[in-house]
Amino acid sequence: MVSCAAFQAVSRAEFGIGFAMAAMKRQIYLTGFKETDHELLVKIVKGAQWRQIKGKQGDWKEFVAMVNKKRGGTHSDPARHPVDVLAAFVQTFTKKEDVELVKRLRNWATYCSNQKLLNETHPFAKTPEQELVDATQSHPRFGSFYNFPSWMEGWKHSKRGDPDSPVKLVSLDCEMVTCEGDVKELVRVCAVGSDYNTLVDELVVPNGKVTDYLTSITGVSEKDLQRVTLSQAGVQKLVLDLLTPGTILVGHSLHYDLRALQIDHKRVIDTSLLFRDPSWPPSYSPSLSNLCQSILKYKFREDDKPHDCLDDSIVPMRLVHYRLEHAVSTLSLEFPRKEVNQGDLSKLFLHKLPSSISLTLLRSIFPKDLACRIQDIMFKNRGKTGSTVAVFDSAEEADSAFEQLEGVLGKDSAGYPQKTVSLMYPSGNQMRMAEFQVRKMVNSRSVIAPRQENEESQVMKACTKRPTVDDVVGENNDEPKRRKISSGTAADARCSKVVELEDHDGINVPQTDSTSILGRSDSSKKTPWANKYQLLEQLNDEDEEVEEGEISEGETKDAAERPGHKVCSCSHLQELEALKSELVKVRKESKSKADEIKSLQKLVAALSRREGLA
DNA sequence: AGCCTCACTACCCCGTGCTT
DNA sequence: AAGCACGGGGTAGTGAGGCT
Repeated sequence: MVSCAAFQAVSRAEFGIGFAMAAMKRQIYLTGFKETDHELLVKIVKGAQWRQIKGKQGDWKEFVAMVNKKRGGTHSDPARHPVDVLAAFVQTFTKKEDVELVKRLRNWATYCSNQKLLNETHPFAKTPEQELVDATQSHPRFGSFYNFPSWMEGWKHSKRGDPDSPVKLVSLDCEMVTCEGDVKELVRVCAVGSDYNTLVDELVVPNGKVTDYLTSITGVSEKDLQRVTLSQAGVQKLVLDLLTPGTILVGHSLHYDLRALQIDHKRVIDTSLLFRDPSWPPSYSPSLSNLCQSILKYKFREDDKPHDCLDDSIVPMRLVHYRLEHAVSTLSLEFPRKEVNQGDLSKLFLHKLPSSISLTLLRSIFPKDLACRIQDIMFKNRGKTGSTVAVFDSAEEADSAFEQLEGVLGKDSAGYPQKTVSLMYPSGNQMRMAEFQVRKMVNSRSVIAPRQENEESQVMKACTKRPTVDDVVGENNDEPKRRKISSGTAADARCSKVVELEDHDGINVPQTDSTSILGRSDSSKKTPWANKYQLLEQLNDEDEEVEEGEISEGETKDAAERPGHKVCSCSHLQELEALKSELVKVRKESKSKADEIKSLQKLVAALSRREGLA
C-alpha cells in the first residue's frame, strides 16, 4: 500500500539516482508494489505523463533521463522500464493529490482483480437473462464503453452479491442538462421493473449552474426544477439501492447513464450492443428508435419532440423481453430506411485527394460522354488532402459513372460503396502517383421500402402500461432525429482517458496500447515507408488478388490486364508498361528497399524528361 | 561514435452515428 | 447544437539495434 509517510520519507531523502536504484527493493516493499504490478505501474506513469505530474526529480522524462544517464538510453515509454524504475518514479510524487491518486488506483486494481477472481470461481448462474448479459459483454466495444474511471472520487461500485441470487431486471434511463464548464449533469432519472412498473421517476438538481436545459431534448425546463430538492448524490444512492444482488441493469447505451450517475455496474444488458448484424459496419450501433421501429415495429418517439425519460427506459425492457422470447435466428433487423436527398443520388464523393491533383485530371477518370461537373477541391488536414464532389445530371448517370470507374471496389467505414482509384499524373516536373477514394453518396440502407406493422408489434404494444406512447405509430418512415452523444462530465471524459485496466467483472478488455491513455489505439498503423512500398508492390504485383464480383462485366482493365485499377487516366499506358518492366528489373537488382525507392525516383525523373516536363 | 533502418508511439484530421 | 467514440488515413518524433 502506498502511504503518504512512505512518500514523504522518500522525498525527504537526499539520494542520488545510484542510491535510488540500490534502495529500490526496499521502496517497493514500502509502497507495496509487486513484480506483477508492472501493467498497473505503466498505466499510472502514463497517466502521470498525461496529467503532467512532477515528482521530486521532475516529470517522467526527466526522471528517466537521470536514471539512464549512465546507460545513455533515453526511452521514455514506461512499458519499456522495469517495475523498480516505475515504482521509484511514483515514489517521487510529493503532492498530496498525486499520492492520493496512486492510492486510489492501487485500490481499484485490487478491486478489479478480486472481481475477476470471483467471476472465475463463482460465475453467475446461466439464466436466459444472464446469457443476454454475456452477449452484451461479448461485444467488441463493451470493454471501452463500460471501462469506467471508478477509481475517481465520487464513484460507487454496485455490490456483486451471490451469483445464485434470483435475477431482477431493472431498466434505466437518464436525462442530462449542460452546466457551467460544459459539464453534463443529471436532471431526470427513470427506472422501470421487469413488468414496466415505475421504480424511479425523479427530477434532480444539478450541482452546477445550468447553462442549457436542452429542453427540446430532455423536456425539462427551469420551471420544472423549482421545487426539486433531490441532489446528484441522492439520486446516485437511489439507483444504488435498486442494484440489489441479482439485479441486471437494462438500457440503451447505458454507459452514458452510468457515467452520469457515477455508478460502476457491469452486469448489464445494453440494447445498443445486444442487437448486432454481421452486415453492419463495425462502428455502427443502432439507435433506440431504430431498434424499436425494426424489432418492435412501431415508432415510439416523434421527430422534433423531447424525449420522455420513462419511455426511454421502457423500450429497452421491451426489447429485452422480445429477445428473451425469440430465438436470435428469427430476428429480422430490417432497419428504417434513410430518406435520401435525390440531389445526392446524382453525386459521387471524391476524397483523400492529393494536394497537387487538378480538376481536369479528376474529370478524366469519368466517361467523356457523361456530363459531369467537378466542384472545387476543399483541402483539409493542413492542406495535405482534399475532397470534392462530382455532380452528374441524374442518379442513373452517377451510377453509370461509378460502375465504369476503374478501381478496387469496397466499402467505406459507414458501408458506402467506394472505389479506390490509382492514378498516375504529371505534377510539376515529374510524374506522380495518387491513390484516392470515390464514394457513392448513398449506401445499401438507403433504399426506400414501405414499413409494415405486423402481429408481433401489436402484441408488443399491448404489453405496456403506457398506451399513450404506443399510439404514436406513424405511417411514414422518416429518419429518426439525428442527435449527438454526450458522455458524462467533461472531467469524466478527460479523466477516463487517464487509466484503463481490466474491468471489474472480469471481462477481458481488449489490450490497450498507450494511446488508450490519451485516446484511441493506433497500433495497427503502417509506417509511411510501408505505404510507399505497398504502392510499389501494387504496381509490380501481377498476381494481385481481386475479390470476385468486384469488377463489373465489360469493365476495362489496366495495362497489365489487371482488373479493378484505374492506372494513368490519360494516354500513359504504354509508358507505364515500360516503367513497370523497368521496375521489375530495378526490384530484382536493388540491394535494399531504399535502393529501390531511389531507382524508382530516377525512373520517374527520366520518364518526366521524356514527357518534356523537366 | 555516428549513421541508418524500422518499429512504435503520439497526435492530427475526416466522416459517420449516437447521446443528451 | 454540442460533444463523444469509432475506424480509417496521415505525418512526425523517438529510440533500439545493426552497421560502418
